[in-house]
Amino acid sequence: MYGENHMDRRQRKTREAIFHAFTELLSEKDFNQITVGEIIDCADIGRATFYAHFETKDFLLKEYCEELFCHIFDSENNKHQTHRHIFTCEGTDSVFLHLFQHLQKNDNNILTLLSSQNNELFLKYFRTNLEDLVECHLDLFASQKKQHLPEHFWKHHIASTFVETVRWWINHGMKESPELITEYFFNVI
Amino acid sequence: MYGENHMDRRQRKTREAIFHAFTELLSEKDFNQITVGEIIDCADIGRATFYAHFETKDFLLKEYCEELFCHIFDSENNKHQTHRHIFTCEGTDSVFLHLFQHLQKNDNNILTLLSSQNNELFLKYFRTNLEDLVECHLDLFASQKKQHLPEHFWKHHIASTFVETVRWWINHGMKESPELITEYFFNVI
DNA sequence: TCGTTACAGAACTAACTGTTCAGTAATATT
DNA sequence: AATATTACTGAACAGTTAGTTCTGTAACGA
Repeated sequence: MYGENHMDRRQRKTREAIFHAFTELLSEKDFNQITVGEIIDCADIGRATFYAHFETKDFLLKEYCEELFCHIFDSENNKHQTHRHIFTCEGTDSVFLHLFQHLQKNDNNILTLLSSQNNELFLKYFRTNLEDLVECHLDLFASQKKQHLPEHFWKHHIASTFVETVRWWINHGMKESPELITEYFFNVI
Repeated sequence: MYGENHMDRRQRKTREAIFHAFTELLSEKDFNQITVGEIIDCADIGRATFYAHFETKDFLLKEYCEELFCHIFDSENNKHQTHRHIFTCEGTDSVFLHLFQHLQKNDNNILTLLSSQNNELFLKYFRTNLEDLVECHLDLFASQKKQHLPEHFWKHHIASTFVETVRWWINHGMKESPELITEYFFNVI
């Protein structure tokens, strides 16, 4: 999307400082309760600088989500076979197990955003990306699919169930192993 | 909960004016974009009056939700047998069909709150009330329930699936009949 | 009729958002 | 190495909103 690679080093540093501060604040409180002033203080940058990077706080969240899910779901990563990402459309039936394992590690602070309060926009991105993933693995669920169910409804249901399974998992302390959660997930599908 | 019956008539009128204005504004825009000033103008009351009734805008939403779901789910209504509410725990297996029918009529502006954007707190209330309802009808799903699934996970899954089914329904124009949606719902459970 | 309670409406503080601008430092270009 | 460009600082600024306070007035209950 936005090639933050061919950016001025200063820009990159500022952008990362903002993202880092934002992540930190999101782990403490709800998005709506975070002020631009706090982000600025936490990132230690000037006010005008923030607004040079992001039009508003909402745009920050938007780009934040885009970058996050780009890392996790984007099949572009397939180009380098050695670094091929585990969540791309390659058709192993443990894709979801891998997702649960990945989530447990909280590599990208996704848990923070998924738990408790947050966050409509984030959830929307998560769901959308999941629906794309499901699209690639529709064959996995073909056997379970009942008669007369619209394809889109089915897709939406699987993605929703995944999201809600993760939310249940988080809100109960993530005591279960990824394997067990995967079993739960496939049990209710 | 709050007996708005033994209230001063003035208080009742003001409270209803606020709720009415709030409903109207929620149908136009997202909760976060509604200002107290707008509510005051729309309800045609004084600023101080609003704050005499609700501590903040968030408390307004909270009480709004409580009142709404009290109407829909509260089994207290059972007292008067003639006016017994259709959504109480009486164990007919079309409870969910009735819910879908009720929703289609949008009696309580629930659709507004469920669609698109809105509204974490509202969804939380909706889900919680649904889980209680499911609790009363666990027998309905006993046959579908797979081995080794924690009760709470199962309940959460059914409630989530219901919410997401409704959301899918709304976001696709509610073209399907309540009967068909009920069929979809039971198909994926 | 009288004491109580709620409302109107205006004025006020405090906080936040988003903009502007002049000065300065880092970067790219030649 | 000199120069032009670009980004950041920091402060000042206007506009909006939240929530409070107060005085006078009208509606209510007994």
